[in-house]
Amino acid sequence: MQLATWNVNSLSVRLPQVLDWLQANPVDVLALQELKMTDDKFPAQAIAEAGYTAQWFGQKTYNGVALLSRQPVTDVVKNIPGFGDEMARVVAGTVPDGDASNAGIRVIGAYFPNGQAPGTDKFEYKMAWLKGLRDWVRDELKAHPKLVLMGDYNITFDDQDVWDPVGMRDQIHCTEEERYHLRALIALGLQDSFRLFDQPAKSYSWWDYRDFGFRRSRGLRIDHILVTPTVAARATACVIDKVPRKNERPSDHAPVVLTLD
DNA sequence: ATGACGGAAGTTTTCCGA
Repeated sequence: MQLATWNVNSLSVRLPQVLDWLQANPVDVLALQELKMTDDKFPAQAIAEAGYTAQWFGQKTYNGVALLSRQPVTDVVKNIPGFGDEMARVVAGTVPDGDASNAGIRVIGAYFPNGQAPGTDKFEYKMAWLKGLRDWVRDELKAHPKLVLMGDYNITFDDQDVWDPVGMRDQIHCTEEERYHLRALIALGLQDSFRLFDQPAKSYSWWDYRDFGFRRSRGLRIDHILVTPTVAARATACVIDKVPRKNERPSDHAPVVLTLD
């Protein structure tokens, strides 16, 4: 079983790349972020022809998330229950699992707020959103021992995830306030599946379009797959796939792929 | 210090992302 997450920065623009990627990487589940389209524009037919069911939750211009799955998912939730949100940022569903437990894997795909800069309204919204997410995930964990929380977190764990930790100290994606919320998710009983394995130095999932960020390995690791211990015990690999970042007109993010036994 | 690049809206320039 393989699960992946990818911020595509406009599904309209990136659809051909997503379809190519799925052909080369026939994962079981793919969470997409930044669809940047209303629901009526979602390319459900092309995705069905590629062999995937889909749940999507979009809006005009910004945000928007989807969950693609080879097997239909159940118990779909869009956005954080009880947290009033103007923006389409979360889609969750339960994926059938082949193990002996007979329970599915609860998968939450999320596009965390960017936050712009500390001290701004957008940063305050990010903080409130992170608290809302955590309260909800705490409840989800009670019901689902097998849970995967993946997406574009817009937060780095530590200096290892940052190409220029000195220059970016206390900057957005690297502040102590944001990292506190990330650690609070870990404290609920989740693990960063990427760090379960030895990884290359300068492992990033996003590179700025400007200034040859990708070519110069100037990036951030802000796309994460957090998993419960039951899932972690089955993990055999977690990798960032830089191949699509080398496409013409790439997304600024690369997919992250988790493989389970 | 600023803006670089890329996408959307939509029309000429602005907002936003990270």
